[in-house]
Amino acid sequence: MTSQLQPEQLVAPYRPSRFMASLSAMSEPIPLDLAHLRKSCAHCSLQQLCLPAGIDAEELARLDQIVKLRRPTQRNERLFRISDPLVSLYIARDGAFKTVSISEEGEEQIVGFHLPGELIGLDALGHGVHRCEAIALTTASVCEVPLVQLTAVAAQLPRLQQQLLRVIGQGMGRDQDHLNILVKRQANERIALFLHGLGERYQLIGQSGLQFKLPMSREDIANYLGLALETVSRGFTRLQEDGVISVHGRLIEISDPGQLNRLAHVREAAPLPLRGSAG
Amino acid sequence: MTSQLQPEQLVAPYRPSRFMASLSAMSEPIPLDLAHLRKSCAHCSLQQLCLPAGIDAEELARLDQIVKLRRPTQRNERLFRISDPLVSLYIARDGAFKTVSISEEGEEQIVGFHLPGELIGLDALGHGVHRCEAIALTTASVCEVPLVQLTAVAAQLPRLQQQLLRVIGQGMGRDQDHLNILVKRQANERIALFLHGLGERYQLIGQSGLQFKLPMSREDIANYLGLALETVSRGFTRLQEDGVISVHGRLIEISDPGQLNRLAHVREAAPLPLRGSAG
DNA sequence: CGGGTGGTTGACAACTCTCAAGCGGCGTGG
DNA sequence: CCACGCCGCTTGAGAGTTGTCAACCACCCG
Repeated sequence: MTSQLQPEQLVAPYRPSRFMASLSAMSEPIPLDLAHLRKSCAHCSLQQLCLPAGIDAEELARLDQIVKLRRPTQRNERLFRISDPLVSLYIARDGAFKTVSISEEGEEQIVGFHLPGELIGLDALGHGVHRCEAIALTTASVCEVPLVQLTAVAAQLPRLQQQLLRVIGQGMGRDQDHLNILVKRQANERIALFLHGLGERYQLIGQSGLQFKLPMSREDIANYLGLALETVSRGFTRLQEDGVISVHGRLIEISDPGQLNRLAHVREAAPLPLRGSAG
Repeated sequence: MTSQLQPEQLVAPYRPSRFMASLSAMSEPIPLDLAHLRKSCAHCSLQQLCLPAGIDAEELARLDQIVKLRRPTQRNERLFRISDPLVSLYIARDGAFKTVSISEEGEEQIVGFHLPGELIGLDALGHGVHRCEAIALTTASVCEVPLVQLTAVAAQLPRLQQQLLRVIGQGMGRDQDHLNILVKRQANERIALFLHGLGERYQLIGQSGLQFKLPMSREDIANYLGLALETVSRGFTRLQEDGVISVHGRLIEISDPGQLNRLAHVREAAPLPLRGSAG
């Protein structure tokens, strides 16, 4: 439908030459029986967060048929590049991804981080062409859902269509949250909000929301938050000095969730077990 | 060289099907008045930018049946409020709207401005409840599209479904552009980008992109751009001093589009001497 | 003519960026 | 097994931009 655009690589001044070698080594299709067995959405731990949420067994089977499980991706591998035509949506299963847009001057801007269960690829809905790159932050695995088939099935399954819109809407909601982080908030607030939000998302996928390992570098965080990486580093240090969190490299432990929430200006109905939060 | 990648180009690589004005022959009750006659998407000047883009006459008729034309809204009137259930999507016909989210502390954050032809209400897709208020910046009129009926019709009309996703995607694209404005750009760049983008959008709806009246206050712009209103004011003044634009209250004339473009896209290498405006 | 709203301008303080140096872990290679 | 070097991260000092506070101006309306 869309006229074929040349996926010319708008290569940014990004120089992971050492990784390129390892990436180019893996392009051969491998028939993985194991992967096929595990592919079913019915057995996926993310079922309740992912597209399948809210649809019944029969519908699930229909969806299963079009979901491909891609082989695990290496760190820094890309699901798609800028100006690639929109073919599939992806859903992270393991690991984490970032989506990055690149400005005319070649500067990267991280648009979002994607934890398991979160949809990737919506950026191309508008024009049928990706405006972002999706890059694996860790070794990861994803489900691939060809869009044509997805919309076709969705047209026949109202609940799936509804769910699709819902997942899209949630993605937009996250974008809006991102926006609210960036506007009119100072560095420390942004960092607190970031950690808070990340903790919430980890909790949603069944991991600890109080103790987790950041899949992204300080530089990525800084980019995402619109700060200098030094400011992020200082922010972490400050939060640690104040006893709010405990930092060991990328390991984060939230020692005082209540205080973190307060710093983030988040008020909520205490979804986390808040133990004796001082003052 | 990479000039095909304009940040926000609504003109999609889809073939725009020509619409025959044979719709008047369709069996329609014709119960009401002039407004009802004008309601038809087939006669709307925004046809190519709005939901109807890319669908044929017959499909258009189906869409027409579910589109309600709401009475003109007054300035500051709201289409919906926060936590209102999602009932309809809206499309601005005349005038302009802003969507505003409100933080726990009661601070407003303007999420987007909506010119004619642009969809309003997508914020509620995620949870079925609006997370924004849509407020008219001027007297305005909107088309209202009940979501239930829209999705029902879309399920039967693949092209409408596709178009719906496309419009949603374009909305997300605008959000992303907004985000890119806010991150890592200084005040003057944000302002230049803002004016540039606004001009582009005005041009798209058939108005002058070089001379237009801002529908929103300085305060709104500042809020949207994450700046203090004084900074916006100073930025306008500065742009005027530099001969890039001409400001008369809310009337904006872009005197030097090339320079504005440069300021909006290029962080440095601007031939403008950056010095204090004392003088 | 006066009040009100919205916009402009000025001065100062605070925050964050930039530049720069130093630290620490981890993998490679001897 | 240890040394080295690289990379990611931390820390420090100075400069610049922007927010804040405050006053003033311009326009609209009655």
